[in-house]
Amino acid sequence: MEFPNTGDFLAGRLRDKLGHDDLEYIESLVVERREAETGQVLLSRGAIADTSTILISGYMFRTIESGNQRFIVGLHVPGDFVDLHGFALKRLDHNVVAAGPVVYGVAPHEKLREALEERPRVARALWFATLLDAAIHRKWIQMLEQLDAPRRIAHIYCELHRRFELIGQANARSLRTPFTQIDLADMCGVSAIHANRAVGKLRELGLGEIRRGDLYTSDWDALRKYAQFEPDYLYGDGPLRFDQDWL
Amino acid sequence: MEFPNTGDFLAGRLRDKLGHDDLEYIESLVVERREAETGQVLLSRGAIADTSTILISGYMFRTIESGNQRFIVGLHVPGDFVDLHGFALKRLDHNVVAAGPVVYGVAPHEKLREALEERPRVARALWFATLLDAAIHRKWIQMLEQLDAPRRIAHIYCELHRRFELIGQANARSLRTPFTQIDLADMCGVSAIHANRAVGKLRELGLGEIRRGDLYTSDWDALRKYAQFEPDYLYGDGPLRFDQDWL
DNA sequence: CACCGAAGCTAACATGCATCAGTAGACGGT
DNA sequence: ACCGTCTACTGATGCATGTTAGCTTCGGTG
Repeated sequence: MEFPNTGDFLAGRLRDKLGHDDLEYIESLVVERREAETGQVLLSRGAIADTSTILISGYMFRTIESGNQRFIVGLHVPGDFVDLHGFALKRLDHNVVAAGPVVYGVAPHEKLREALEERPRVARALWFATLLDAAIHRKWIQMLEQLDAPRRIAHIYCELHRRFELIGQANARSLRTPFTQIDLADMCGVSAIHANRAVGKLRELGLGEIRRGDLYTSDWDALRKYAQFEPDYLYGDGPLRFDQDWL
Repeated sequence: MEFPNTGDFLAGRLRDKLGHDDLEYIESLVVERREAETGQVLLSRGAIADTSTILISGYMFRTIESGNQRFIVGLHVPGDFVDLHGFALKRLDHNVVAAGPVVYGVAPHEKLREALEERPRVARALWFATLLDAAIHRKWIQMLEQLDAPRRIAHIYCELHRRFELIGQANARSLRTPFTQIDLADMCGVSAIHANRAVGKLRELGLGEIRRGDLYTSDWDALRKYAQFEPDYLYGDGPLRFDQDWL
């Protein structure tokens, strides 16, 4: 079967959890490969979609608009399905926006429906992906309840770094993103000015230098400790695992 | 088939979305009815469960512990499955705690597994329930990013009121809960002292009176407006719906 | 090179919230 | 009736964050 060259990222998190045939099957769901620029709204709240989107390269935001303000409620990295729930929820409660230049794949709901019916293991893998999103949401809630602005920013970078590790894309001394300080502010629920102060504090503490979204650090462990980052909730290796038998 | 008398609450949110036979089937998954007292931990982070829990009456918290602090990252009302994800994730990333006296039903994973395989509509309904949880999580993230403490408390009560409406249990002038001000503080990410001041502010503004967790108000609309509460994300009636055909 | 807009940055002041200290009332146990 | 504990409540003070205003740096473009 033909499918676009989507590289290694497709089904990133699921890669080592599924067999080769299931992975290939998932790749075959993607019928088209597209690109988008910074700020482009790929999915609008309330719109009906008949396709789902898988991120191939770059970052995407989940955003909720309220008043004239934008709130970022989630982040996605390559390999993530960004709107599996749109399949069941029909109309989404939020937007999905390109955080920078992105490449993404498109999977028709029709094919997904087929997959759910005929491939129970694939169906479970997709369900697992949505559960993982929910676990990340819960961590963000706790992060917002517990941490001050500098720690929130540090936590977000630590999370991203771990998520890249899990798809084999982490860098030892840096993490490159297209985020502006305004983006960071909208993730942390603080003003852009305060996000700037928070970035300055991380620099001042010697924990990391954030320049145009890119984080440079010589000591991820120190940053993780400062942010009280505990990666369990990402369900990689470690005490929290998902049920391999079930999957 | 015998099943415990679980009353009208079982599968509360799904009640009018599924056929009678599917509902009865879901009820048959519950093999035992139990009770618990305030503060009892029903599910601990990291523990392995071979059953899932459905809340029949009362409230439950999802909590994450960090340091010696407790953070409440989610709420549940009667009819909610509180740990469907425990089925796939094996070990949970958080605790589930009785917020007051509760009655709950127990469904063995074995029976759930059977349901997923043999009843696609039931499987989708359960998936939908977890997606709804995620949508509520996203709203909480936005709420924490956008609102100050008094509005957060107002928003939480508005959400609960709407969720009770959706299972036919709302009261026009009040909402009874067992929440202490400490509980409210742990949901809002503020100190107990500040939660007290926030409660005082709602009273002062004439929007509502909170006494021992019970909210009394003469004007839900004013409270909703103050909290900027938009119920779409709960996927009841209105612009956001889930896909009836799919379900 | 000159210009422009977007992003990053700084200062000064106002508000939200944390913290510490303490009081008062409700409740259960003895 | 007494005691201890938990919850609700209050005031004073300091830190975290918002707001307003203005400035600088950088990358792209004419």
